[in-house]
Amino acid sequence: MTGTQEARRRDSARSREALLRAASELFSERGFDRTTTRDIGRRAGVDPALIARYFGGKTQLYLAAVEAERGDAPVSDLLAPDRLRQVLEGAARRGLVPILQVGVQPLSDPEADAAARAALHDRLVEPLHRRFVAEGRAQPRLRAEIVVAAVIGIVLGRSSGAFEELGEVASDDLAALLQETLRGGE
Amino acid sequence: MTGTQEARRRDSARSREALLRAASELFSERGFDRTTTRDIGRRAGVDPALIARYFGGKTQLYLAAVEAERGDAPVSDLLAPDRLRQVLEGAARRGLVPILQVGVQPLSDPEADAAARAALHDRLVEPLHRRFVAEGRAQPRLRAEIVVAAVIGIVLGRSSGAFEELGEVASDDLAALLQETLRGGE
DNA sequence: GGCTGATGTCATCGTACGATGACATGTGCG
DNA sequence: CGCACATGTCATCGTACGATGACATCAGCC
Repeated sequence: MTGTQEARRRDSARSREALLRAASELFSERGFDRTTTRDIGRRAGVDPALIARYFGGKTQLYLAAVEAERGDAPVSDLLAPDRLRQVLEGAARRGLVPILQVGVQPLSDPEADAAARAALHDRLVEPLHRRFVAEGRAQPRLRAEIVVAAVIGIVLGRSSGAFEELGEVASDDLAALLQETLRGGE
Repeated sequence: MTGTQEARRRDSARSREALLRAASELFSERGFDRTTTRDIGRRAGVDPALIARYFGGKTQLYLAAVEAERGDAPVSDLLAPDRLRQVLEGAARRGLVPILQVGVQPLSDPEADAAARAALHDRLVEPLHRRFVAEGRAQPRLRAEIVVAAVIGIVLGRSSGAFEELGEVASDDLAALLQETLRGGE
């Protein structure tokens, strides 16, 4: 090694991270299918061929992106005090959106689809399910899935451009309004 | 003409309708991008080249499908007594789902995207908006968009296969539960 | 019955994509 | 320095797609 982390002209770790970041962003913005490896390479400032070298392929890069997201976010359920606002705010944040997208349409790649489903379940459905069970509500799993699906609709709707006001409203205001609208879930 | 509507061995109207029906189904099941003209032709039992002849191309076929749906369904808002159940039940029905999909991600084709957005607005958002205005609620448009986006999440979530119970529950039960969950919108 | 347009079939084009491998260049070590 | 490997670049392959046009076949009219 050359000492520590000085910017080398050739740095595989740097390239890998740039690809992972660009991929997370693009998967968020356009979904798995519409994101091309050439796009990822362009945004990362890295040759797309390196995707194959460092990850194995587009699918494995997607898996790495989902896995990365899986690691760092909190696991409180969606109806916890500040969690809703947090999710809305962080929607732009890379990582979460690709997981949400699978709630609305299966991915074309079976492996990527399975990973995204698992993440959706672990990260969003299950925590809420546990809350409903603890509260002794009827049909806790179904209720949890309903809330998650609804929130997915909202989050993706915000960035779809299909709604006039939903895309513009501040996350805080929306979170408050949503808490109110979903109060049947409490 | 040969008299009236006897099934001729060659019948352009018949082929046209078969293509339109198959297209509506496939656009519902897989969305615009993942539906190929070859798939449409195969399901319709018609050569895909006829899509170009009768509609102009895949995009125009999509527009025709959206337009067809636009004509025949009722325009009551989503919170009207039986409307929610009706939408859930009719989700499998060809036509509506393609309109819902645009609420969650823009279509790759600009023309198709604009048409779907307009239909989404006219068919779902605007009626609900009118209701909220009549009820004198604050932020009527935003509230309408929230409810529509949430319902889109539910409907698409049901067919995504990503949720265990949401995909299985009967439309009536789900409609009832949803009315309850969304009661903040009333 | 033969002609003309409508309808259907087929081969093919151009493009975009993910993947791959050959090759070039930099980097660190002996 | 010079070798060996790590890293980066580039050309190209195979596949899938939407579109197009040439060709074949059928229907109705004179």
